[in-house]
Amino acid sequence: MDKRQTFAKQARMLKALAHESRLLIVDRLSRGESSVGELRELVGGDLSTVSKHLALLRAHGIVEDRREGTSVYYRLVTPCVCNFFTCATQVLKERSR
Amino acid sequence: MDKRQTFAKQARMLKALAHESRLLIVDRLSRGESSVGELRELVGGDLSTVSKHLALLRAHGIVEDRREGTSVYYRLVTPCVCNFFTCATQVLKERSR
DNA sequence: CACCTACATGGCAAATTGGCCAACAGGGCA
DNA sequence: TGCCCTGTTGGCCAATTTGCCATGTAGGTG
Repeated sequence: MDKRQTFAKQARMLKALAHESRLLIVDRLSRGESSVGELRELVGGDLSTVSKHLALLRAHGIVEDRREGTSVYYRLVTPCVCNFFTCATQVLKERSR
Repeated sequence: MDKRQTFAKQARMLKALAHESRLLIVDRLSRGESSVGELRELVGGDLSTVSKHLALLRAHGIVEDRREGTSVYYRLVTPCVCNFFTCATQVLKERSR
């Protein structure tokens, strides 16, 4: 397997996560499903903007959605994505010393 | 501490890492110092492009540089950034199932 | 059916990013 | 001093990203 291609894949995923609103969303979803409306309250801004963040996360296989009545609920596909928070926190802590 | 601001910081760092060439560079540096020229051979492209990637990583506190003669050697400030590779690999693996 | 609620999508403008070339700068050496 | 060698910085352009508004769509209700 080409190392280069592996890094390309990883870069695409990191890019998908590398946004304040999307991190907020992932963090919230790590504690259970949420509807788009709920997530919108969390991150603020236009509903369509939140919807696009979710579409992007979905396109990268990070979240899945489920329709229930008129609402759409999102959840994490791979809960281990939260390990990124641990990594990031550690790096930021060590960096500041 | 504001959660939002923490995620903003983490997003900035993730963004700094979220590029194929920069991941290649970080991976290489995780195995020891390298000069800009060596890194250029690794990632290809223009030397100035590599230099800018390094400047970006430096600006985010991910790498440091050291001048020795006419060469400049780079190294990781926080080797724990490599944990990101573990996270990313795991997510990609789980996602593909 | 009409209408409302909850989202998704298209489209656009502003801001950011990425990569090349050209020009500049620091250190070593004849 | 003049000339390489090794990087860095500025400038420019193409491509991507972000967020808003307007419009479209799916499901529920009267």
